[in-house]
Amino acid sequence: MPSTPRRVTQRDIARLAGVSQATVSLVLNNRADADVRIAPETRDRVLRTIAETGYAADPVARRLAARFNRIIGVFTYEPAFPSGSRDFFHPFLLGIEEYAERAGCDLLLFTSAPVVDGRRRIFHQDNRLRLADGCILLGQEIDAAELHRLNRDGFPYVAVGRRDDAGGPVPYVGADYAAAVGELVGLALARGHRRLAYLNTELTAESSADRRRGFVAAATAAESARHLTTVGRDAEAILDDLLAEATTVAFVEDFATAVALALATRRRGLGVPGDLSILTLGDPTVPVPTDLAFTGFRIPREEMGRQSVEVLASVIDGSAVGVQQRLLPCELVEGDTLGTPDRRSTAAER
Amino acid sequence: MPSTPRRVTQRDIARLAGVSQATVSLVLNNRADADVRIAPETRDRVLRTIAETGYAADPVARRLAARFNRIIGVFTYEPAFPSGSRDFFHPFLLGIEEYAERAGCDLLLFTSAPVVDGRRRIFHQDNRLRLADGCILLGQEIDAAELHRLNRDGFPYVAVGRRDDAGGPVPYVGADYAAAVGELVGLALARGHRRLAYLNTELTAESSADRRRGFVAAATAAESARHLTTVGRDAEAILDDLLAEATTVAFVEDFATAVALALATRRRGLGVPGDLSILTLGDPTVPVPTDLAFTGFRIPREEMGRQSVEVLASVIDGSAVGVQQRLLPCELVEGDTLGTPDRRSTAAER
DNA sequence: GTCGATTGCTAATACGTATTACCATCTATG
DNA sequence: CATAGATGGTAATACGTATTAGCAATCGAC
Repeated sequence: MPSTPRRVTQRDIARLAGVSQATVSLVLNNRADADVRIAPETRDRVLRTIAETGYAADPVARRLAARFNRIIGVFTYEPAFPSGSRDFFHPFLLGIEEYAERAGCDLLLFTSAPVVDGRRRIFHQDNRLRLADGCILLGQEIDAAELHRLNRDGFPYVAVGRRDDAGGPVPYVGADYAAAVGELVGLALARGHRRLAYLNTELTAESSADRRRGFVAAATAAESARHLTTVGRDAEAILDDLLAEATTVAFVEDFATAVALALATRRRGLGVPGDLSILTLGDPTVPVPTDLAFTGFRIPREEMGRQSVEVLASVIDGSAVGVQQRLLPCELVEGDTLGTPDRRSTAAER
Repeated sequence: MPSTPRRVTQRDIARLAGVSQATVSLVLNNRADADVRIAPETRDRVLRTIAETGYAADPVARRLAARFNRIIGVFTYEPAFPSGSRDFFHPFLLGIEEYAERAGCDLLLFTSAPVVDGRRRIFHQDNRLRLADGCILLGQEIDAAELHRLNRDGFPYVAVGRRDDAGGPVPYVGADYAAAVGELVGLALARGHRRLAYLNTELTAESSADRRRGFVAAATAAESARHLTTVGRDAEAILDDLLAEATTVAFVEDFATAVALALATRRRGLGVPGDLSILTLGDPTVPVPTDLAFTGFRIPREEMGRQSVEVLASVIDGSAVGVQQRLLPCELVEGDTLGTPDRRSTAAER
């Protein structure tokens, strides 16, 4: 046990200033309601004593009494500072920190959450969730059961990324993947592409479903719009599939797959985007080295972080009305991997 | 206000299980002292009720009563997730998170600390320091006055990086810059260098002083060992100085300065390390693009992060005896910028 | 059968703050 | 001068947990 030398409390201040503890509290909170009145001299005396002693309110006791703390919990389903997906998480945290600082909130990172079945759990014996006024959930896949529980308990939270209902609507700040993918499809169609393919990952996450939905909705005008899974298949096999159906543009969910596919295409003596256009659907989740500037879109991660804090704060202080769900637009990135399909037949005949 | 539907408390459990609140607390804390006895059946009954209700202790009340929380505060004198020095801070946080997870601790980031005179302040009206059991201080320059106060208050803390006494010894986990610079000097001397120069920054921080100390101590065998300040001078001027004194190797505190100096040298038709060897003294604090692989050393940042949590934990639980001060060795990095001084005269004559 | 020891639990209290109900005292009013 | 209202403050209590002193019941021993 740390030999804590008994810190200064309101009682001490009260004794020194010759008032009651309640008065100290009232002064500290600047209460000026109709039924709370403090004489200016008394107020000054108390404030002076506070300044002299360097008193600062115990946030724990404050929270226990007032149930509100200006602390925002951040729960990451993967380590917050991983070596691998670091580049993916970082912008979110940056935005979160920025807004938290502006709002005067501290951030509580729930690093103690134990890993069960290969995934962190919010709820466990001894979770310290309630230290925070609310919390932000970060992670590609969020356990629906835990969202249920949060909803049931009425604990304020916001998910970063759109989430399906879980025992009620889920407050979130997400990216509008459907619209972004739709725009990309539009771009491809405008360039003359008619035979499209969408390359799945196995992810069941909403972020994945939204992209597919956007593809399906926008690709109705195409001659052919197929779905292919990339799971368990190497780039060569995928490429074979694409060429067999005379596909001219591939929409690739997973960034690493896009890179592998581009490499495979080149190895075969074909060009990107000359013979095959390849579009990526969001920033890489793990850093993959490549010299290609892919055409695709950028997820507004910093802004998502910022707004998630903003939304959470409004939920906590009760100023939010209704369910808070925001979808932010993604920014299209014009790279070098979307061409025109003209040379396709030539390439296929080789 | 969030319409909190009154969460489950120990009182509720007690009522359901037909025992007193105290008993619930005793069961929860697995107390088995001589003077605390709970019948196995009672214990089971309580535990069953807890499982059924999904009760979890309120960390705030727990902390208020027991003054200990398994929460570690992290105070960064610069934003924890900056765009700029991100690469510098990140490894520390990574190590901190890793060990905190292992130790079952949560991390509280004091993002709310207001900026006064261009620097964040730990102590301010309404600081929430005491929510944590202790805290880790991160930042190149740490305000000595705040260290004083921490020492005076007896609040457990650990600085990342060596610190001078501040009203008492400061617990820290630092990097042994003096030794690392000393080794580099030894390396240079072994290669035949006799005319050395040390390029200062204006930093008054301990990390800077330690490097200089290491240089001075090891450079006694040199023919010439000068200090030059880089503050307010461009690389050209510095280079002039170096060449004028026939310096063959420069020890450069600031990474960006090293890069600039190398560029200036080349621009003048001289080579690195042919005509001038340039050694860097630690990882860049801000990312600077360069194609040069500098010889220097690496700061064990991840390990410093890990050990800082370890030390703090031992201070908090009282198992630490005496003042905790650790200096970790830096790893020498053999790059391409340390040569032999043979060609020096040739170069100077050009 | 009495006395001490042991067992199993509870009542009371502390932690430090916020809030509310209420009590003095003073002032204006008729 | 009685009364109503305004003024300035305090006592009491709640928040949810941990801890400790101590009570009641049972048991063992002689």
